[in-house]
Amino acid sequence: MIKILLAEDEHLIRGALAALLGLEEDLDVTAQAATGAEALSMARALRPDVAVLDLQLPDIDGVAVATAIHADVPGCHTMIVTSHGRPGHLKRALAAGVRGFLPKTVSAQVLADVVRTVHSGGRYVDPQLAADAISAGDSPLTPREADVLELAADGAPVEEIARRASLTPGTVRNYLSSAAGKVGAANRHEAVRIARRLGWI
Amino acid sequence: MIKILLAEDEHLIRGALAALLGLEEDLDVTAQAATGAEALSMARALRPDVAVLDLQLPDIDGVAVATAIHADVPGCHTMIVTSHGRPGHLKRALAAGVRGFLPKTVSAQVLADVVRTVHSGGRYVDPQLAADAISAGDSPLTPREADVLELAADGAPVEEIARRASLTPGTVRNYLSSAAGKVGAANRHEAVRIARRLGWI
DNA sequence: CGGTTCCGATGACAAATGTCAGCGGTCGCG
DNA sequence: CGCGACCGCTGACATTTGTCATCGGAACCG
Repeated sequence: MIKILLAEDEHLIRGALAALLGLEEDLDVTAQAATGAEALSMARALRPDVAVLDLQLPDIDGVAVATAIHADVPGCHTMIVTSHGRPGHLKRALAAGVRGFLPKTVSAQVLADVVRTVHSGGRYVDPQLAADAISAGDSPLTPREADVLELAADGAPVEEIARRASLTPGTVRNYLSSAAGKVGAANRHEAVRIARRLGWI
Repeated sequence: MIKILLAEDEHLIRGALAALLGLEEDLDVTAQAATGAEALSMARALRPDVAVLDLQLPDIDGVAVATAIHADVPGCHTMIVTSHGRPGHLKRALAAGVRGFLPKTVSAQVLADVVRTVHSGGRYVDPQLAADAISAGDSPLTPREADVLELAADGAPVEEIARRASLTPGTVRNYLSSAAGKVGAANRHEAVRIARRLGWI
């Protein structure tokens, strides 16, 4: 019997997934969490075999939860399920030691199979997402550029970004200009959208 | 036995919800659709009692599907389930004759109960969403302002918006300025974010 | 009919933004 | 060490933007 921890913030979806996984003979949904913190404490307490994590949880990022679980709960493998498969997220997840990465568009059968694969030490990445990740390439942004671009994400004026980043407005403009150039955008707002779509910020 | 049509683009979620609703004695998931067009043709062919529609489907908006179903399939009530409960969407849905509106954060029990409520002619709107909708108020934007703001959503420069809206750049700037003023934003990009959050565009 | 609102436009001015060149500093690497 | 990459800053310039006043036409309503 494979013990599963399921973390997903939407109650309806969580319950439905649990019911569905529970139908499998060899799977047992031992714990359900609605937040990253909850998932972490449950993992520590119950030591599941596999943690199925939503990428976007209310408090902590699913990848961060996975990292913490790997550190605290040896023997517990992790996998990520998500609605929005951005290439950058997949790379971050794999770098964090996540063993499975699936979009929510797969069938229940695939989900169950991947849980088994991951449990037995294998890996599985959705082919479509893998292709996207490869074609998207690595982020060309320097860490600071990504920072500043992220601060620009909510449409704030340069001056506010500068304050929040503790930088000169001129420097901020330079970073934004450079970032926009790298991602092929005409202005920072378009750059934000592109970088978002590729999971670079 | 209540015949249900379930429309939801994510296979995993759709399957899970179907399984979960199927567990109820008096509910029967007669049809499952992944797109709006599919949902519509299935509704016409199978005449379900209740259509449970995701708000965001790949092709058509869930509310538009509901409108079409009301026109073509008398006796079929509709309800919307969504991840992102924007106040404006709720209003649009109610105006279209949708009888139930739920976020995906509710429990399975609530979902099943609402299906029954809607089937028997009642209405149900999630209290939290209702409160948000009331506090958000109506959109202050004129139709044209909303149009132009929507075209500005992907960060395009004014000139391109003007081309796409067949307007003078000056006129576009006036609309954007006015719209930004109405929603309390410092610039159009922030305005886009605010209007998005409230479901006004 | 007059008032109001929306649409679309123009012109002008101020402010924000994008772009470029260049400077000095740190750090890692061959 | 020298080289290159990144960080942070400055100054100057062109472009884009936001803002405001103002105009005319269309539609609607009391």
